Amino acid sequence: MHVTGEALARERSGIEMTTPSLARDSLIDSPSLAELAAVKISELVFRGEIGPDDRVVEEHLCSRLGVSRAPVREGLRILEGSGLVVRRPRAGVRVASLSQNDVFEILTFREGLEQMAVTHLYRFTDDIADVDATELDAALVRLADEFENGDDEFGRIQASYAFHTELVRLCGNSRIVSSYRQITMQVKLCMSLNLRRLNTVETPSENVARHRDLRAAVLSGDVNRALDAISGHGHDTFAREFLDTLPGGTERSAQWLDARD
Amino acid sequence: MHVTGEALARERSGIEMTTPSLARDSLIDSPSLAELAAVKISELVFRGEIGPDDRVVEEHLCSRLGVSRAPVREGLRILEGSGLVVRRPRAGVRVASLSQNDVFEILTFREGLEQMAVTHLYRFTDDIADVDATELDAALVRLADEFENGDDEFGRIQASYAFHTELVRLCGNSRIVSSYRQITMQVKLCMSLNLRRLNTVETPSENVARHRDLRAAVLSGDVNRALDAISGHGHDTFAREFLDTLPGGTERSAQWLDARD
DNA sequence: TCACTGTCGATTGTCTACAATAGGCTATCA
DNA sequence: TGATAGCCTATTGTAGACAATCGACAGTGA
Repeated sequence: MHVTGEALARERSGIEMTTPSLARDSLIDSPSLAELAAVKISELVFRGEIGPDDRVVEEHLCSRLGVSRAPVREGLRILEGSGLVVRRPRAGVRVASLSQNDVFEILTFREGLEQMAVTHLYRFTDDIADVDATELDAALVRLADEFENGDDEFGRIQASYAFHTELVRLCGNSRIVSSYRQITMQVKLCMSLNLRRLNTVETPSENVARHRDLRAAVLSGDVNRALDAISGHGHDTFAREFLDTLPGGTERSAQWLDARD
Repeated sequence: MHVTGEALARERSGIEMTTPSLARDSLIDSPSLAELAAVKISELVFRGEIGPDDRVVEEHLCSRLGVSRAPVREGLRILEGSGLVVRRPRAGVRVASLSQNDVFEILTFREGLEQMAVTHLYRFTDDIADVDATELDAALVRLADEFENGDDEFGRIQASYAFHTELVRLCGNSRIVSSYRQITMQVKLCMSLNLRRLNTVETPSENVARHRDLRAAVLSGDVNRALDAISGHGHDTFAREFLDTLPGGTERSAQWLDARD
């Protein structure tokens, strides 16, 4: 290890990755600083410390994370791949901007991916009862715990997305899962604008119940019930008023908004 | 510009990007060496000069491309994002390996994305006749030209994928398009194993006709006809014998293979 | 007042150098 | 002969330095 790179490097020993899937294969592959930087930067975004369309200056991140520019740049490349940040050659990196149309794209794509996952699950599974839902149930338990006992808004969001990721993972197609994980980054970006509003929409126990219902529907054996549950699931999460505050609506996004009144 | 970095740098003036979409917004934003490196490396893979599971050594690429390691590393990060290469920390980068199950995942995901795009197109379009198919038709013309006049196998593949990308772009959701472009990289990787076999499966004019039919079905106004056309489209492209040569079949992939006999 | 042009600081792009690691090879021992 | 430990080399990870570029600002002219 080098003399510098302390801040992040110190964490390498006992990390809890925000993306738990990374370490799933090999027992010990501590990530490179670049990957750690990517996680840290994404957390800055999700926590709202850096907002949509904000300029991200590499050196600022360096001093903040305690590493040199090389890993920071690579970390930004990683985040670029999932669309969390956008780079314009020689003009730097910005957090992705979120117009109303962007949110529309993100949420509909996410819904589409979940439905695709369920479709594949049913298409390639003889008997739904054989599906191993261990991880999904574990995620549901963690989610319930987080919502009922914890009070960290950020932790709740993470638990919620962990559950949805496990849901998608049921389909067994790792490419679908990767793609879902990427778009999830962007969903979290949307949420970062909307953290406080979450609690006003529904109570914690309502939220847990909603996820429990989703699990039941997906594993019910009835594809259409599963698909409907997915398309219904997201509707309350984003209050209409929030979306209306965003600029950059298009004909399509307006139409989509109207449809859910 | 630096003294070194000649090889790639020289190209920056008159580039034809393999991914034409990149330069779509700003008139002149010449890509960085990292992005050029990513394109070049991916071409090495698609042309079969580097095959699945091959180790990719950064310095070898440096001497080959005439740049230093920094842009090469960033280029590899970009490719990593689309799953073309896989990195194990401190153990280097490899081209993604292709088991039978991988090909199964890739092709079903691709099919799913195309269907999702069409579903969205129909869901958010009042009258299909209003859809602007200019780019799609242009891609079809280029495809026909490539197949009827050209004889560069690589060029044909590119034209074919350009057409499919335009097809997906009709849905108007840039996130879906990005995701599709990523998985296309992996489809091309599959094709790189199979370049010669393509011509044995169908004649050039058959291929063009098949794409023309696909266009017609997608714009027919009948969603189900469009979806069926998509799921039927890929079937002949990969001959069963090829897939059987691959190791790493799973129950699912076998079932999937059997279904298309 | 407005448009244009040149300059300057901040920032990105790239290169080189060095430290740390992985994986193969040899020597040693049983 | 076979397994194991230890070195050695090739390669990756990271840092730091420099060149090129962008964007803001002030100055110039109309």
